[in-house]
Amino acid sequence: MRAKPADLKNLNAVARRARVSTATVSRVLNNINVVKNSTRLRVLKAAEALNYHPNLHARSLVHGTSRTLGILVSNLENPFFFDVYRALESAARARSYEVVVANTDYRSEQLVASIRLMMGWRVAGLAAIVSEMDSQLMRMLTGSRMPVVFYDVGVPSPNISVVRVDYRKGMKKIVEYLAALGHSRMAFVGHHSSLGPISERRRTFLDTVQRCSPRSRAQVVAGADGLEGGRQAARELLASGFRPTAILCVNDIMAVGVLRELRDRGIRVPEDVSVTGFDNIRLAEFCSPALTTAHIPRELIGRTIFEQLMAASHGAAKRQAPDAAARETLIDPELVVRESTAVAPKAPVAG
Amino acid sequence: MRAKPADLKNLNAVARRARVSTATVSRVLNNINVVKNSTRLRVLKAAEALNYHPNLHARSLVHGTSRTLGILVSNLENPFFFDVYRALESAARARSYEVVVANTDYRSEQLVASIRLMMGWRVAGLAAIVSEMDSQLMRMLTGSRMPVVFYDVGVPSPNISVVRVDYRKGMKKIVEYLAALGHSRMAFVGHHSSLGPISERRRTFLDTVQRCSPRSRAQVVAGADGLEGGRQAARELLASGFRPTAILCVNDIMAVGVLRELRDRGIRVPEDVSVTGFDNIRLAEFCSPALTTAHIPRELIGRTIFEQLMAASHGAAKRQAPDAAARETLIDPELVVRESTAVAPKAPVAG
DNA sequence: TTGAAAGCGCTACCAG
DNA sequence: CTGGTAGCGCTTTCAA
Repeated sequence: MRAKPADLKNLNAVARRARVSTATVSRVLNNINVVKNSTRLRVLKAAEALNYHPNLHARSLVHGTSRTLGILVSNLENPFFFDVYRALESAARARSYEVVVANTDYRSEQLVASIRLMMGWRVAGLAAIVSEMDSQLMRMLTGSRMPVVFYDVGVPSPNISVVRVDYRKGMKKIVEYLAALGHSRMAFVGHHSSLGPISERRRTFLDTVQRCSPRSRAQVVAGADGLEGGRQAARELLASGFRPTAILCVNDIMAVGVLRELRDRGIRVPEDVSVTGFDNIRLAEFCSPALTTAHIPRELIGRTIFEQLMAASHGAAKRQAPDAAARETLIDPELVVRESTAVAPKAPVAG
Repeated sequence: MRAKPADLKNLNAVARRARVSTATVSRVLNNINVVKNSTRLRVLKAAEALNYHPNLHARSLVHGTSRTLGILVSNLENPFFFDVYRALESAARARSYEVVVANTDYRSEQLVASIRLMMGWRVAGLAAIVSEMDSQLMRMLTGSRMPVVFYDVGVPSPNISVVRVDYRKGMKKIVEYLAALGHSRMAFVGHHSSLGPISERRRTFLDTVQRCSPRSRAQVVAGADGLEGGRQAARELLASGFRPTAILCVNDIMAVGVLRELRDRGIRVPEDVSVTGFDNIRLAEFCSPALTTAHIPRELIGRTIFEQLMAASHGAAKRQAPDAAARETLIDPELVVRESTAVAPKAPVAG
């Protein structure tokens, strides 16, 4: 005899107490409107009295799928990811889908493990808002025929859509803005240089600096994604001897870390050095000085991902052409100028 | 015929392809070491070839419970809650439990709905790291016999443990510290005044001010939990005409919002007014000025919650005395002095 | 309007 | 070492 950790009643118990069949109980609980009102009331009372909670596993087993969406994010602690998750969740909830989230910590094994788990849960769809990737993953996902939307990584395929932000364009706006302000020694603070989307931003930075102001000097440095990582990166940068007049960060959270280190060293922002972020998270407006950054519409991204997921499901259900839902959406970042940037200083800054 | 959104294979398909019974496939997949090696390999190859993913619902249905813990938090966006969640998750993962999180937005209907859902999933235990409560909830939970740990709210019962932070003590440390600095006009910035733990902090603030410096004036104001809420509360406070020399915030995130509004108005911190937070989240160290706050050990709380959950499960399994695991743990906050507090100014401050 | 019963995919027991 | 098979709790025909 197996130990049941919690002794929750089942349909049968309710049925017996209400003196009906399990079929009828099921009908009442699912609002199938054919049940006589007196019966329905009796069932409801019995369920209540027994503190009955339907076993969702049994339900999903019958249906072959659950009305649940799986969400994967690289770093939930970064408000950018969190905001996308929130938008996606509320869109899903509005259509009565549940969601389960998993944090991958930018680790592709973790991504794969979480996706496996969610496939095991037979989720109705998967949203991977991650920067990491795994070579076998696409094969596995394509084979599963499950609706999937990637943000930032992956390539479209019959059941896989992709939503991207045009980082190139965003980065270009920032670099051009800074170049116009007279900056000619710029540094880029990134993280996880091996990940596709991140290294793309780095490369784009280098390219754009090259094109916009060919005589500028550029330097790149990286830390972990987060406040502490930004601070570390700033330390490393300053230790390298390079004296930038502008520091461009891969995202806002790292920029706030950079700000902190600069303040510690008495380097004024933006008088001595300009700092920019990326994403335009809420904190960008609340830190001191407020960050100049590139706005990415997380709300829109979340909604878009949800819609693509729905489109894919319907496509599959209606047996449309296999690639009916396979799409690639491109989103445009917008420059937001605040207090952390200014005209480049004339003389080099003390370290 | 029902539409299967994704066509994932089942045990039977694998069994046929490997020319064995489903029982054997099951044994291989579960590492029951009685299977001949050649057979095992054949099964593994078949599973791989078919892109097989076991249906976890079926598995849980058989077991009657899933190796999953449910976590409920009031506001995942607040790093305090997030950190507790992370600690809990990593403790759980280390013992190979999965976790599912749900955000309640401080709304008790949402709390109840999420708990219902998780009970439906037959989670192995529930951790409610929330400030809101529902009168019927305790009854429902007690009746379920499921291991539950509450943080901050609820009362212990056979299957329910509670972990609390001694806010009274923490608040006392802050107020005494400020009183010693000569502050005699203090304000408290809270949120959701109707919630137990929050109103407790408010009341404690009032009491402590009363006792520590009876001639001090005190005022209370509230906003939403978050950066924006803190800023709003500060606006409201200043609009009220009250001119505090110290503003005590219910948590760090709101304190950062307060800092922002003060800076906008040219009110210097800590020269003109001192500001304190609570929780000691990472950001407290990275904002400007860095926050004086009360440290709450989230890591410890997360681990403690997990251990209580495990204790409760074992208690139930071993049929120990019903209340063997029912415990109340009290945790002590520590004052952390940084840059946002100083001696009270002599003259009132301009609004 | 209701009941009986056939599974959903998997595990675990009992035989062999 | 392996196979047959009885459920786990629920939904959904098919009959009544």
